[in-house]
Amino acid sequence: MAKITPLLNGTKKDIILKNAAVLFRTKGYKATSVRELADSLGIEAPSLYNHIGSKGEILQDICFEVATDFTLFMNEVLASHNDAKQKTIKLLHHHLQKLYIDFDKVYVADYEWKQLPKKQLQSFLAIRKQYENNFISIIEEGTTQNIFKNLNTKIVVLTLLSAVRGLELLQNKKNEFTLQALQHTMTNLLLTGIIH
Amino acid sequence: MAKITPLLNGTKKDIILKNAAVLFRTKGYKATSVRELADSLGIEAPSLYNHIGSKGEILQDICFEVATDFTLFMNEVLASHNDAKQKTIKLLHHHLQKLYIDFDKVYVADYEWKQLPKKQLQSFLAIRKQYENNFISIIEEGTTQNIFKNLNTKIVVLTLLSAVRGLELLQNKKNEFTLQALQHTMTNLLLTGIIH
DNA sequence: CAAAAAAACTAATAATCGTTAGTTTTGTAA
DNA sequence: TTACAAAACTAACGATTATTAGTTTTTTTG
Repeated sequence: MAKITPLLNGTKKDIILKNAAVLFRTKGYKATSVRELADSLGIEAPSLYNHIGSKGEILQDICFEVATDFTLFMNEVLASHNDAKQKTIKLLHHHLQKLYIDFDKVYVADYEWKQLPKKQLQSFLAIRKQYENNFISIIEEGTTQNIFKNLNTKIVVLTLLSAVRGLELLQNKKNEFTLQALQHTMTNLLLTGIIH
Repeated sequence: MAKITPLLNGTKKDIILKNAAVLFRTKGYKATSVRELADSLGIEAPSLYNHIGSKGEILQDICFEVATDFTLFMNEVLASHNDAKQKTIKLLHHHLQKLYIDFDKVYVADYEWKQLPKKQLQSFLAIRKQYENNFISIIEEGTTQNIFKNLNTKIVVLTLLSAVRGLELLQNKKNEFTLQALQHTMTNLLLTGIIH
């Protein structure tokens, strides 16, 4: 019946990934059937396979698209001439920006990666680990330079990441908070705490 | 063949819930089959139904056990005569303690509740919402009394909860950090930040 | 030890899953 | 307008799912 009509500047696969991200986030990857995804696109399930190789490939595309973006940004930050505090702020802001703009995909990459096909799972986790290690090195740098308190750096990084990753707040309250308000409040909180 | 042998002070259902929590956390609820769960218990799948009503009931039990615990503790805190800062610390410590002691169940309650049967999903979310609102009122109290900075309280609470909920760190590093170290570092970070 | 209850088993169910094969329709370019 | 390619369709596949029915074994109780 209907046909997939790409948005401006978007290929057909982009729409599929977008719709899939919404479903995978709200229902979970395993709980989302290929038929449901096809429904959301206005086509029958088998028609999807003119555009994709498998259901797993969709998840793979989403996860690695997000991971690549974060890795690229991390490399930019590492190469910059900012101090540890500025680097940390940049990273936190980037996290929130991506989450704000592309909530579904980022959320899926953060919480549905477990369902990746085995082979890609390893490689995804390696990228993620690398990102965390880079973040840790930045915090260590800041600690050495006495910019940051002398806290356990691993716990610090995983707390920061935990805070910006799990923001389910963005599900339905996006119109309640601007990105700037979110960035300001959260960075303020994580860098200097909530106590006066 | 084998039979479910309860641990000391544990009913058979307790073991089922415990094993289910491990599987649900590592693989996800939907990706965990009843056969797998039965396997982990050393019995056949249909035998499980001598102890449970359905697969969904297991998830329900886990989620509401956790939710009830958190609600009870919240009520204790609300009834106490501590100031907003002390209340906040108590809540954060409790979150980390529960996560540390019962990681699988708490994680499942935090991230697999989407898969709850429709009816219970509503009621679970209501409990969760109530918890968040209580937390918000505590932060507001602290802000009014000028103990806390004047930040957006909703963002603050959801950042705090996000930070303590998403601690995937506890998956494999539990032997690396004591509960006390975790509580100390994270409370310090969230209350007073990472900057010197 | 015998009876009753609890909990295991085997076999089988309908439903749903992702996916393939083969065909028809639609869109595009010569 | 005709030919080719892209993308839709219907029908069906084997695999897996949670669950039930009915039976046998194990444990508990009197």
